[in-house]
Amino acid sequence: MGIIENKDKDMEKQVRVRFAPSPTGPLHIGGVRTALYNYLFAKKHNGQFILRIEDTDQGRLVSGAEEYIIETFDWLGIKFDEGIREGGSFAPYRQSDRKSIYKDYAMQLVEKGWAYYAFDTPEELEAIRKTYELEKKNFQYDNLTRTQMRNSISLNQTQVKELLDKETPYVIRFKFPENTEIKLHDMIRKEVVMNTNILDDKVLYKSDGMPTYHLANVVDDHLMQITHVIRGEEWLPSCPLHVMLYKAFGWENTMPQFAHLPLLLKPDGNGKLSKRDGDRLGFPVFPLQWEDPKTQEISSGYRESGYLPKAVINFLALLGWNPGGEKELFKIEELIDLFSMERISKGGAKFDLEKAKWFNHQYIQMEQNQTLAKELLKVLAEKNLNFPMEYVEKVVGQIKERCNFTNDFWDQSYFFFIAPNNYDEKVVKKHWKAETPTYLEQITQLLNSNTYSTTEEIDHLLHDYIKDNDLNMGNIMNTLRLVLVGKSMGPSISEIIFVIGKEETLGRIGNAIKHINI
RNA sequence: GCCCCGUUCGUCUAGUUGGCCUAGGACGCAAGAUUUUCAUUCUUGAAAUCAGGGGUUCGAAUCCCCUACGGGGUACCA
Repeated sequence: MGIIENKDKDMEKQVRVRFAPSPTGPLHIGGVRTALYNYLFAKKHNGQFILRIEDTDQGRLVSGAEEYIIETFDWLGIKFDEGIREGGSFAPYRQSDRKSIYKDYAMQLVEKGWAYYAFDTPEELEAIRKTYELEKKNFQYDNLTRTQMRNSISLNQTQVKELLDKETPYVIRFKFPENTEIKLHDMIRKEVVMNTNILDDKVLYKSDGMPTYHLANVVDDHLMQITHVIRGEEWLPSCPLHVMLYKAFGWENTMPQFAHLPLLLKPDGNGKLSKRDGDRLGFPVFPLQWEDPKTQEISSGYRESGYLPKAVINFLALLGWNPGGEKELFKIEELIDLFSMERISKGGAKFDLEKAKWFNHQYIQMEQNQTLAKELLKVLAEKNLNFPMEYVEKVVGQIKERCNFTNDFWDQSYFFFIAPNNYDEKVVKKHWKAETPTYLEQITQLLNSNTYSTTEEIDHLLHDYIKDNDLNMGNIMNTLRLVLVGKSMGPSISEIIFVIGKEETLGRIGNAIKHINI
């Protein structure tokens, strides 16, 4: 029994990692995390972070998916050093544009005896799988079965040549050696051993002239001088094949290090986080909103839901990795500085909406009012409301502490922009008394006959009025709030009065007296 | 079925060389305080016999074995 393993290599060479999504739909948030870890690792080691598009399955391409990927990282502020847009010395970075290079590599393997032609049609394979299933067995195209199939191992040279000459469709399969232990060193899981007997002869090169992921990925990683392959755990079972491929090509000495990340799981129940979970449980599974080009079905996105990119990055970074210690809020520079593969957890992590909310809340508090105001300005524009930046900034400063998302801004601040058009009945019932209009008129006079230039002055004015007339503080203040806001919410009354101005305040008081009847 | 990878409060996790762990933090939850409202904030609290069972050891969440459970893979998909 032979033993093949990937050895530890020195970390001296320039670190180059790649994020290699397949443009088959919107990028999943788990994919974003994979990209983030790649990015953090690359930057930590002053290396390069590369975007490579793996579009070898032409049948599953979804239009707009590639643009979606680019837009996602633009939004997050994560930059690629090389990629389909950035270019680079290893271009092209889209596998369909590299189509011509793969066949030679596949042929190399055939010539060296590491791979073979297989002429079995998909229908034939399906039929044989069904037969096996009837006997409750699992068909595997491997060293035991390949001699019974139609391929360049079972057929003689003349037959093969004939089939090839007739342009019979074929695939190229990897020829796994018999009963060989493949040891692979994973940076997160340490040693993983698999025997080739349970591995099947994977297709490397498809009948449509495209390579499969396995071939393309290894060839490109080699050609692009990738030093570390950081990807999801779903790739772990096929990693032995990749290791064998490096060996077969004679690239063992430059084989990258592997790191397989734990998966992101559903918050409830089990299984990995899927597209459906998001809308079912009320949180986005995608970074950006996505409209399916075929079904027009819309899936919500973090951006559209009012998450801040920095918060998403921080939250995602900690979902499966932890620097130790008790700090939880990290700037991207700190994440880069602290990041280490050894501190990535092995078990899958469940997505926690509440924690995500908390992170976003924290980031909203830390963010500049001017930046946040831009978000609110967008909403105002949609409603045809024109307010100067300085005003909106002031408003945001007042309400941001009660917002988890930028999408909460309007609901928490509308009364700074428009007068209430209805009054919460419960509040009316509780606080509006027969004598209320009288008090409100007195307050009108109070504000009219005084000048003020700070919130505190308004505070004093109101408090003194209440004290001097021996009135109930709660009642007066809540009534005033009802009049100005329409319901029981918002920042302090004096603050609202100060920001909207005397004229508007008096107008709203007058309005309420006119419209609220008991 | 077979193969691989996992398993510390409800959730994310600290715990990395076995003793400072009567297992720490955060989110969430509960109670209280602050407050003119809604929030925020603050304080306190409940919450994991470290999946279970065997070992090894003076001593194990930490090492070994078994079992259970969870996840992933098993395509001419990535």
